[in-house]
Amino acid sequence: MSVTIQDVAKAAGVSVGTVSRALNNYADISENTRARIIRTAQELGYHPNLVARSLSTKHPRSIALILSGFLEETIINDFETMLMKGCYQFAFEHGVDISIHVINSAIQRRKSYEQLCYEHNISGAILFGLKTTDPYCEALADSKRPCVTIDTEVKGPHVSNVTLDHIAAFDELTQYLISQGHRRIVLVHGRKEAMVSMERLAGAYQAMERNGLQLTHDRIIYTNFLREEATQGVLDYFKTHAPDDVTAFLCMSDMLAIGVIEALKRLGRRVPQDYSVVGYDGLDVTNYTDPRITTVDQNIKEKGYEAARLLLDMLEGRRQAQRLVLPHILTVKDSVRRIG
Amino acid sequence: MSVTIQDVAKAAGVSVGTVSRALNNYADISENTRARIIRTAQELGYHPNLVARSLSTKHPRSIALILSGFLEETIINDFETMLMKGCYQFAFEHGVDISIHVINSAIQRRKSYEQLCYEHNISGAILFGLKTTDPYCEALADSKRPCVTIDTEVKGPHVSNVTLDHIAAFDELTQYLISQGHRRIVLVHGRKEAMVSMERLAGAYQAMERNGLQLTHDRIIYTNFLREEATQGVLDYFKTHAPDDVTAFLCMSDMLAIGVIEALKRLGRRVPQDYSVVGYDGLDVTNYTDPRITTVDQNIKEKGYEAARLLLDMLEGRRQAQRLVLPHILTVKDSVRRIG
DNA sequence: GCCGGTTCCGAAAACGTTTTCGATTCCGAT
DNA sequence: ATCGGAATCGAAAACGTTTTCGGAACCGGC
Repeated sequence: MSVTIQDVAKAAGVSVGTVSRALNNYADISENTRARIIRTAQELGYHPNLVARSLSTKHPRSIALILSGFLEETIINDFETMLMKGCYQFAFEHGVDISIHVINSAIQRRKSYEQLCYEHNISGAILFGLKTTDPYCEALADSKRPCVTIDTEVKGPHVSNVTLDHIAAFDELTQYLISQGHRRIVLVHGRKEAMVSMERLAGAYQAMERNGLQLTHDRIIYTNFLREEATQGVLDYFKTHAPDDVTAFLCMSDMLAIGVIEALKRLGRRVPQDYSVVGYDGLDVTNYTDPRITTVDQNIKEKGYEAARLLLDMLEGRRQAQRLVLPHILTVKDSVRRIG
Repeated sequence: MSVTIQDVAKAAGVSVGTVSRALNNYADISENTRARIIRTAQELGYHPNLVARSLSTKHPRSIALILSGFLEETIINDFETMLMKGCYQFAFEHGVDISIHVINSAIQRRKSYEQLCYEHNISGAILFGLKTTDPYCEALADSKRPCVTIDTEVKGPHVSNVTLDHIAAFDELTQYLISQGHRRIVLVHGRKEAMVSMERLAGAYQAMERNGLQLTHDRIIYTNFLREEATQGVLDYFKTHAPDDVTAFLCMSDMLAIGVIEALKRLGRRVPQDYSVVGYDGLDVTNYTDPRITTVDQNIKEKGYEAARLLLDMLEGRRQAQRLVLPHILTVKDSVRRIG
């Protein structure tokens, strides 16, 4: 069907091994034959079968992007896509090939991490969407295979983390609200058990405390990161609280901010004239809402790029496992009004 | 490292071939040994190495999702993600494994379609984002490998298309505007050369003509599907046209509609009170804009699901190559006002 | 002309499967 | 008892690479 390495070998009058070494830049080939082999390979339109290579080689440059929870409905699409873009960007620039694998918690229980890697000849992986309770977290720590987790804290001799300082970022976001004169702040909280929620909560506490404010329990609206819950939560909130009980809503995600704005609109209030709202994530959609939402950009595309770079460096022994903290970006838009 | 088929064979006291046949439901195995082999395989935690299988087998159940233009900035993320979700949904339900490959026009020129498939042992592919001028279009038509294109019309003995009737859909969208009393309609056009644009244009013409209206050239704003161009286009339009020259904007994509609304807001006009706007695609973001945008839902997730189903059916000989037209859904929201 | 050391390349093993082919066993029928 | 054929399984080729090992050829130096 297609042209294999033996076709090239035959055409060039050498053995398959020689062709392989010539094309893979081995040293023990005379420049003469190397050039000839490269030429005939080009003439025949030869490209190596990556599957066969993957099966054979001991040092494959093939890395995997493993997405957990991708199929769940609550998941924001933009994250995965941006991540993919970042990874592929790096992959294109450096000639590595990336495979994508979609899993969930159930699959993790059925098939071990090592098995998954073994099945697909994965030499190193980037993992996204892992919950701290997921089976793979332990597996990563024990594995000899280098890997990079994104936004999930896992420790192990061969596991790196790419993340950003969510505590500092949420602190900064909170501080921004305060600096704009807001004192009565309601926190719209994500899933209680989620690590990402807890970090952001810590950041909020930190900033409030520093400014002599306190975050009382009745000023927190709990959600599961679902937009509708934020809407309902705000509607409920005003049933038991006076309108001027709050001036700003501090949301743990952009989607929650959208939900909050929706509720405020239903109540006939305007943003940011009557209430200020901030989000977190930096989704594209925050540019298209009315008003555009002030948020913290997680810079997820760069996370993907840096994760891929870090993983390749680990695979090729240039870098140790490490925790890589990327900068976040407070993006001021139109959903906050200066008051007081 | 991991447990291979020979480990199972040794443990069960049979040959590797027997293990393979036992696990793959071949007939010529006594139920006795089959049960024993399955049991030991389970005990050892054996999972087949899919790479090796892919290299060896003649009838692989592995299909690929090939995304072209994924890295380009103008691309809407939601499309690819939704498509992936649909494909994976089907894959999970039917135990096939999907690999994702990201390409662009440049890669298409450098590496042939057959080569790409050969490299990754792809037995059948779903292709998205293909332009009619792309090299792969011809390649698909000539290939013996079954494939499914999404929204790109390609004819060939083994190529199916999954699409929706864009002409009818845009006709319906236009008709809806007209039925709401709109007579003076401006069309916000996508990339002129793109097939998708031409189909939508045809639908608009068709509906206008049926209602005794005409779509004059000066009533068309051309863009490259970029939001900013739509904004600028509308701003420019009103420099040379009176405000009441138009009552509705008919946009070829949701992003263009967002751009139009942005322009109208800048001009101090309200939607839908002063002008009506409709989009096309059914992106999630149309639910979060203000107002929510009336649009045609392309139902892209189902496209992915159906494409995967169709491809597997073709691979296993249950269905011929065909053109599959999925239903579209006119989703009426808040961006159109009834007038007249 | 012989020898030690490079330089270059071919032969073949290895990766883990699937699948063909043929060999063995077993059984009932002749 | 012999045979035909079915049932069951083992041996080995095949998939297309990479990589190890060793052998040939060549070289300069003695």
